[in-house]
Amino acid sequence: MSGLGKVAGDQLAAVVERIERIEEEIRELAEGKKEIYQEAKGNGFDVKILREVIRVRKQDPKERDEQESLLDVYLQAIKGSSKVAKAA
Amino acid sequence: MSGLGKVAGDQLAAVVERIERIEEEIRELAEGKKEIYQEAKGNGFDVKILREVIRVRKQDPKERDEQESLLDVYLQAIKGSSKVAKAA
Amino acid sequence: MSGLGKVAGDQLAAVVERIERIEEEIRELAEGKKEIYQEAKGNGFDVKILREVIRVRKQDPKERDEQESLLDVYLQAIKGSSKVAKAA
Amino acid sequence: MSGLGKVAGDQLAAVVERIERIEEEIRELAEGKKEIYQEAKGNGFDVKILREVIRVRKQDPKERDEQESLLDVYLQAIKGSSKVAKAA
DNA sequence: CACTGGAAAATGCCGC
DNA sequence: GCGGCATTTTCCAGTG
Repeated sequence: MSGLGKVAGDQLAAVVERIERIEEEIRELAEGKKEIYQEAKGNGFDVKILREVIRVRKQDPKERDEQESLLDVYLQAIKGSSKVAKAA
Repeated sequence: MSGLGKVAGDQLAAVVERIERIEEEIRELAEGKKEIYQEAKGNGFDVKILREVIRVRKQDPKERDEQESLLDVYLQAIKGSSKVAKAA
Repeated sequence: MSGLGKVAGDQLAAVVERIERIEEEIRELAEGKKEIYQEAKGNGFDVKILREVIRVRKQDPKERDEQESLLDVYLQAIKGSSKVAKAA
Repeated sequence: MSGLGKVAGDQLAAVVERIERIEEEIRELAEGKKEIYQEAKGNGFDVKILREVIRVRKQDPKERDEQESLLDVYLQAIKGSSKVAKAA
């Protein structure tokens, strides 16, 4: 070992260890999540839609509505562009 | 019949619940991780570099195995192509 | 240089080069795309929704409707689960 | 007035068009890339390893800069923490 | 408060 | 046709 103070080195090692430990736990949970999806798939559910269900439930309904509305506005705007001016 | 049957519906609800539970746990762990970084920062460590340390350590094992000199990889890539190469 | 036949080696080099060239071009185009999004943002458009517009237009309407329907079915099924049996 | 005005609508349409155009080009290039791999495969190269070659070459420059020995990184990570370390 | 960079999710592709 | 792998895309937190 060359230039680290012992205390600082120990501190660094501890920090790194704690973080890697947590990341490992996260990895395991993510693994479990994947398994649940696979299991659901095996039971006939559509995984893609299932993910969307989770996503939708995550954002509150209000926000959700706003986004959908804006999406509609955009889609409409494109349809109407350079065709009809369409009474605003 | 429209929609899912009662049983399937319950099954679906269970799946969703389990996934959301896991995601909550992951969120908590991620939160903990952030705190560790902040704490380390408070102790004078450079968070950015700290992240780099973690990242490098993560890649380290992989690379050692897969990069045992670029030449080896090339040699492998060529294996079996000597005959064909002439045909080119 | 040690063990590659000249011809095979040249062939390999050519392949690698061509691929890297293409990947470079892709990178540049992706870069351009990002810029367009930024420009749009500067003009007051909501980038997130804009991305969704692109996504929606990519999938044909029929498929799109099916997915939305299924999503509704799932969401309904969860709402109803372990509450009312609801005439199937 | 509901929705976007005509001008904004046209602007939006233009943006969408440009993006879709670029994505199309990217698709074509990606297609070409795939073909090169297939062609190489036909010439006796192992595609999987070929991909690895590309990947390794991509990471190579990065690593050389960022991993000029883990020790350097650690040393940097510690910079300025010697005082604090005592306090721990 | 925009920007960059990094984590997480989603999609697509390949081999079995 | 499915599962795993790799790539791409999306999202979010930190930083200036």
